[in-house]
Amino acid sequence: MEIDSISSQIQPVGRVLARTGTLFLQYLNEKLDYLDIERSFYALILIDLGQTNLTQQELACQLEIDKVSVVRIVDYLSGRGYVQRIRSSIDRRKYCLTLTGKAKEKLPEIKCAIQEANDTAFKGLNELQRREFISTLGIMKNNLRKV
Amino acid sequence: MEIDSISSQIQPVGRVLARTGTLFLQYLNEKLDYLDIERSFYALILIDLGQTNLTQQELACQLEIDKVSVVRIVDYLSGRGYVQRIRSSIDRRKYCLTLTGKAKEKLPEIKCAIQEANDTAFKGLNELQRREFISTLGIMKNNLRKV
DNA sequence: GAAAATTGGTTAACAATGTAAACCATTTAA
DNA sequence: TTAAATGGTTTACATTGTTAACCAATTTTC
Repeated sequence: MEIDSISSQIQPVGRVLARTGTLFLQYLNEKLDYLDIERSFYALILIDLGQTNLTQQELACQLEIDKVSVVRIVDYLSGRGYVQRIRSSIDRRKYCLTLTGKAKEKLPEIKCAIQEANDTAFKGLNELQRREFISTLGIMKNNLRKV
Repeated sequence: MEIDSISSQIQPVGRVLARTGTLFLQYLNEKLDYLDIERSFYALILIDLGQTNLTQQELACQLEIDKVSVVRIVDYLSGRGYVQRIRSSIDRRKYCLTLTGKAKEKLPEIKCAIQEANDTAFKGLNELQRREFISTLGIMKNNLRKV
């Protein structure tokens, strides 16, 4: 195991983080395979939390992606009948994003799948270890945030 | 902070992992901005560790990516004079990947930059916390590995 | 109140990356 | 010696990030 331990000292943590994140998302996607959407699940949850008052700009901010990607996500979700763009009456440049009935129906299963995926990821770790991990991850994210 | 704590309970860990990993890699890339390559740094390290005996297939395995992506990486690195493909005399289907003098020159700086990026990411955390984190991350990766 | 600047959203274009399939040359197995 | 497997390449397509240009609506400034 010498070679492995040598390389692991040099290995950028970022690679392992990104890889583990990808594995997680693949796992979640497989769990939700039977749905007619296969991504942007978390966007649905944020839109739901937004109480029909979330704009694309705000969604971009919460997802930490740029507005072009949000256009794509909303196109995707509305194209499959999960989300509607509703013009704001106050500021007619904005859209208030709204879940359809179909989306609201599926939402509990989606949340449940996310919860299960989290549990799978954390299997074998106690509550303290989970908390520590999440906390450390948050610190790291902050450390790396651009100045 | 109620809303944030609600959403953080539901938020898939995978998203945060992937995002933090990306932030890390961006940070590293900026650090090495002055080089004439802007990615695949870790591949260089693995090729170096391979002692001119690593094939593309093995590199794929170590990087956990498929062989098509490795072709692209080796094309990229050899196109800029960092790596050479040398036919194996034993099995003439294989290439033994070899670093050029130029790559060997730059390697110490690259390793150093990775070390610094790791340190930045872990800033404010003590040795125990770092070890715990890496260990937990490894467990999670294993939990999510396909069956 | 009109021109200028800003904002929310869209579109187009390009690069990077993952994935799958077909392919060639070489090596191994039957 | 044919058949199967392996290492690598190419092509093609989808997703994602990034940048720039653009339109319409709103706000600022004079």
